[in-house]
Amino acid sequence: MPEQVSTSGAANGFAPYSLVSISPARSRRSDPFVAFEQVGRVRRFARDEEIYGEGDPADAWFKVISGTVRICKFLADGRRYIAAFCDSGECFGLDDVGERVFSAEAVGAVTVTRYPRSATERLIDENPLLSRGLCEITLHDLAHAQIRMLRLGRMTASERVANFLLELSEQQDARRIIEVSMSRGDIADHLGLTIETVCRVLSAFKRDRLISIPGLHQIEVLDRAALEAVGET
Amino acid sequence: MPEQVSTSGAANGFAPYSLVSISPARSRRSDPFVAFEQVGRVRRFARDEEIYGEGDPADAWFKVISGTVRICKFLADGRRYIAAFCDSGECFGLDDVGERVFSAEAVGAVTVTRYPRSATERLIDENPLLSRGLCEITLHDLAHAQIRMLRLGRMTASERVANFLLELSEQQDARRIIEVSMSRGDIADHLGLTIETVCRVLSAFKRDRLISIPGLHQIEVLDRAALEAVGET
DNA sequence: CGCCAGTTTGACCAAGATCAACGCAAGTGG
DNA sequence: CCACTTGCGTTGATCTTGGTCAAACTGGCG
Repeated sequence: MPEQVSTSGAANGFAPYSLVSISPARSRRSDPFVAFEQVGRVRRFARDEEIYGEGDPADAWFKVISGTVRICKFLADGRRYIAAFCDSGECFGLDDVGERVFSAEAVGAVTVTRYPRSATERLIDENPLLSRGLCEITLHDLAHAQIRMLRLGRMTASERVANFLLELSEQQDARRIIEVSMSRGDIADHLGLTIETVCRVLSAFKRDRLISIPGLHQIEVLDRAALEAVGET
Repeated sequence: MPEQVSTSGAANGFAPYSLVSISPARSRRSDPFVAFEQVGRVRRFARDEEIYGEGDPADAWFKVISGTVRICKFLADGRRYIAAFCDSGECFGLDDVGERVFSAEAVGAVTVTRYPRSATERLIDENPLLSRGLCEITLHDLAHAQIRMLRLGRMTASERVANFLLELSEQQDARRIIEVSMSRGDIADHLGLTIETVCRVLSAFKRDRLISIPGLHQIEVLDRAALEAVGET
């Protein structure tokens, strides 16, 4: 997604969110947010390690420095849903107050910065502009969540996968070759499908020359128009 | 007795006014949100009337006074997804930047207050506290969107319907008889099901004595524990 | 009373899930 | 250095849930 970061008013109704230019996902920023860096501490996690779990106290938020984090929730019988993948530059854990509703896990090796809630609130009290920035992040998350609900609620398997690939592609600056850091199982649990269906759809896209799969974790977009025809909202 | 439960988030608008007491009786002088009331204008809409449409400029946000609003999006072939229902007390239309991504329609006759963006921005500049309150509301909304994604992505038809009924019930103060203002078709498009499936599930619940259906738009919860066993996350 | 939109029910169908092999590349240890 | 394991990923056969199509029912409302 291009930097559609509304500089002036968030037409959304609130200027506040637009004062800080944070592109939703992978944002490099240099604004008032640097204030937070003073209170952040770097943490590293190994593949599949839990960063926080459901029920933990929500006493901090995080920004991904490198790697990918998955935000997920388990049902009692083991079914898993992955609400989001956070790549470097993205923030997570800002939601939920009190205790965690979802958990956060490292997809591969991950480095994050951890910002304690108490220090964050102190900074915000000193500089209300920061609150607007955090708000903007949340708004973008909400916008993404809405598109994902549409995807889950009303799209077929092929449409979901195509739409997901396009989302990944945009996040990665529309490069031809998409880096897919997560496993097929992760993708399935994010799209509300099974591993097998994700595989079959990818194979079908490959057969139809929409994509090629040079490596297990790379996907090359061969025919973007066709992919959009399938997966565009 | 806090009559304003409004826990459900419109995935789209900032539905819940959790931080704000809207009810006149309890509205506190210190509540910064009352500032908005000065700039709001009341609008009425008839059943199925469009409040705003996809692509419209997002130059205002709304609060529902009475009735129910649905926030929805259409795919090219007519499939519809309803991201949220907003009941009285809830807000919507805050989330779009620039132009509307979803549209808002009146489920039945609806009265709303419309708050222009420009005036809202001015108020926030004068009182940064407003921004912080809105941030919390947004977070609350995001939390609801995440639960809905889980519902769409990993729950069966029965689980979705049960979970939805429980959500409605909580919104309405856990009264035994739930007022269901929207049609079966609206419910289906919200839960990612068909009208027929929604009907069948409701009939099954009725047959199994989990609920009774005294009127087309009322559902009585007969066995809450059983309903929770089916639909609780 | 009869129409009409919304709802309910039934019979059948298909998208995607489940179950089961099989492939394949990256370790691991003898 | 090569068998053996292990963890993903892919593919195929079959089954199930929920969708589709069709018809009957219901409750408002003129």
